[in-house]
Amino acid sequence: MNHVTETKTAAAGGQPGRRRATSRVELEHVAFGLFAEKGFERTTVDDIAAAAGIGRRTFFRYFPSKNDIPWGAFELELERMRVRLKACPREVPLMDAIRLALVDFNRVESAQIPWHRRRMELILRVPALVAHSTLRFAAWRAVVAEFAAERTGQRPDALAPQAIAHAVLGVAVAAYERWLDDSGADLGVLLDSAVRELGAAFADGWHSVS
Amino acid sequence: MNHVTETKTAAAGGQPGRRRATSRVELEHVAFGLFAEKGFERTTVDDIAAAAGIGRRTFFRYFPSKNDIPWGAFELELERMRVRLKACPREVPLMDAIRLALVDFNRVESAQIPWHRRRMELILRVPALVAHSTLRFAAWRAVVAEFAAERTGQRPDALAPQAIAHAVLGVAVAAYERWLDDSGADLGVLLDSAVRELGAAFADGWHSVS
DNA sequence: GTTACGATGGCACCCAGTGCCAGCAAGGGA
DNA sequence: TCCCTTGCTGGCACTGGGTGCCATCGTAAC
Repeated sequence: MNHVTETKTAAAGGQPGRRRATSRVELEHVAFGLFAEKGFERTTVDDIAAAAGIGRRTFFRYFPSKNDIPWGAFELELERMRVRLKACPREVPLMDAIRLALVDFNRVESAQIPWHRRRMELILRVPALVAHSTLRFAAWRAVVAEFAAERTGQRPDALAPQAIAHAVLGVAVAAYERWLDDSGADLGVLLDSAVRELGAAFADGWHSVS
Repeated sequence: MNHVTETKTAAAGGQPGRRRATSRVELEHVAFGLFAEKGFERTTVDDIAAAAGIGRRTFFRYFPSKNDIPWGAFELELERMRVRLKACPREVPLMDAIRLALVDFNRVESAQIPWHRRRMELILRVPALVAHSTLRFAAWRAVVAEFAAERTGQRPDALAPQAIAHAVLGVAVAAYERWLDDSGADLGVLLDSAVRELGAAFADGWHSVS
């Protein structure tokens, strides 16, 4: 669920054809500006293309849909999550491993926090993007399910791995929502607490955690 | 997440104006027929309207969007879930109460199972509907969060209730997905197991449940 | 140059969803 | 019987996302 700016394509590689007119990151910036100005829904793809000085048709060669703009290089980020999970020693219990990886994966440099906030505000507050997020998060769940499967000796599509993956994603989204509500909150703490609180809820009638 | 056919509007009440030309249920049936025939995406709203003998414009007075067709009277069903949770004695631990209510809420008469399968297959397998489901499920989560909030003495939008609600929804979806994969499976058992498995995962390193 | 390659962007089209509004089908008077 | 009110219908025009097609442009290599 964390994002960073993607690696810029080499300014002038030795490729034959015409050079790209812009980049994902640049379009992302242009678009975010417009979204801040008049909101996501009231910004059309034409607006974005015009502001970026490209054709509407070209826009769709950089992003498969308007809904994908806030996602940056999420697919690449995912690899970090996978690596982070794999790096966790087997002695660490499953849910602890996932919790730690989750917190780690969502660590953002403090300079990047405002940007990350705007990004996640879009993804988790604009209805069209909330809906779309489900499709993008599926890949994230797959990573968690794969890890849980490996740990429990089941197939990734078995019930337990899937249940765990779905649940952890849900918990993470809950934490993010609280984070967005609370301008001073620490995302890492919220994510950690959210997972712990769920565990505590299972543990018995109810003990609030920390 | 369960659905039943909604109560038909009185055939001919004493109302003044023109009578309704059709009903949600009827449109739902017509639409499901077309979906089965050529798939959700390749069925246009025009197709459905034509098949039902109404105007395209009229269709949108029965359903706010094409994506809402498979949802039947979900909003009303929700009330059942709320009542079911409230009926649970306070001695029953929180997560047990939720688990029991979840299973109960999703109990379907055996005659209705094939229909329910088709419905959920659409909702959980067609990308556009998977995305849309997030928006509809929000209301379901709110019911669970409200219950968890009441039980834990927190506000419904606090971290723990939200985390629990998100997690339970996730787990339920995981169970449904398994159910759809497995034509002979029992939905109730899967839902029950899914919640238990998650609890077990938290309980420690890993003990498979039953 | 010329050629090969890859990006661009215009155009036409499909489809979901919406505002507007004329018109239709009932019931209830007068 | 004639009207009036009420409420549903559905055509029309329009917006906006997304796609297929294709001519054109810019660049590197030969």
